[in-house]
Amino acid sequence: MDAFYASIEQLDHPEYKGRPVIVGADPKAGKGRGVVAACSYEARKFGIRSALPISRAWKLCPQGVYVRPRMNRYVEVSQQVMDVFRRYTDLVEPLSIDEAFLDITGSVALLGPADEIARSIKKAIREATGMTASVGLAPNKFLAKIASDLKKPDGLVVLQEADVDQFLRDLPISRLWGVGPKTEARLHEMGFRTIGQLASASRESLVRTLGSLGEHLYQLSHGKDDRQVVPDWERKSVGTETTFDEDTDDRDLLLRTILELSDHVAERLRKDEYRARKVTLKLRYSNFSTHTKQHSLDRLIQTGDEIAAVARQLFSQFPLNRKIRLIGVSAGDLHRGREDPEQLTLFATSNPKEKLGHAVDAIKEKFGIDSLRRGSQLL
DNA sequence: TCTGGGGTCCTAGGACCC
DNA sequence: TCTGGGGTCCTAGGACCC
Repeated sequence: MDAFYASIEQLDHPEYKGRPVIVGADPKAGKGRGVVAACSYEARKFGIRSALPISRAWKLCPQGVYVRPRMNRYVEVSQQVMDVFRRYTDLVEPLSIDEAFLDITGSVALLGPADEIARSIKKAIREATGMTASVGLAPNKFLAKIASDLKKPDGLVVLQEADVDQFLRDLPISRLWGVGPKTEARLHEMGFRTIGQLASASRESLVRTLGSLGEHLYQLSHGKDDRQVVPDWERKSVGTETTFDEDTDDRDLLLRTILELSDHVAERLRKDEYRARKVTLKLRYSNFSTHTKQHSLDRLIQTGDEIAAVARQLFSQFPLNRKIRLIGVSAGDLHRGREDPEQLTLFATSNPKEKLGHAVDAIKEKFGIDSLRRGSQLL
């Protein structure tokens, strides 16, 4: 989808159409913390981009429309789009909230040539949501992804097998999946700036210097990618984190925040019937150095109290000699209730705190998320 | 200039077991 | 007095993606 969050805001607020819309943190007149989550094409003319600090965005375009993300709404539209995709093939692999891979190999016999299917999908998305999408049609995932990015917005790029080498030759190596700022710098030092240049390197030399990443990049630079489109995969972790408005070393505030975050993680675990065996606590100090500590348990947990107990224990092992900018709690090594034989005994013992958790969820569902709150959150 | 929040995957060292 | 090789699990950090 094109400028997904910003497009939804323009759709829901017609008065925003044609204006620079910036979705992200509160700019607070240039003092805000956080970054741009998404921005409209009008905003991009001012040099605004995703992940730009919101304070920079404010300097570049103070007259812009600044809005907080409304994730619930974006998820709703995302569902509509994914539903459209599933009318064309069962093999839909969501890559993020606003993009997916579709394997339409088997759809051609039923629905006609691939490029006609692509056009039909774009039209169906526009009818279902009122928004535009960009499509890349290619022999594999990597090429389709690059092709889809090439002519945004409202683009359709069809890449035939025979044209792959020419298509890739002059693209910068940063287009390769797995090449971020660090790897790009290393590759530049090695003398590679374009995908074509990388493709002329020997496989052995790339593997020697970059390990398994080298093998991966060797394949991609030759347009090869045999990864399948996988419609359902198992989630590995659930986490949440928050950056404070001001760095803090207030232990009470930090401990209260740990409990809040733990409750939030627990709520999301319960929603999908997950239990976790690992808890990770993350701290970012005022100098932006980031550290994690994790603990694996010999049992599965699900409630906010259980998660918070482990997180507090981990917190006590951190030095508090600097102020803290960010704190995060995450649950990992997830097990889905029914699939795990151990769960039978857990259900049988029916942990009263788990029951309490479900009751809290039900009350919040019925009366709103602010209807029930821990006493410590009232401070 | 100041750097969010949600994730995945990879690497490397150490403990531990046989 | 000096200690192999194979394997698993755990932890911490880092790169990357959207």
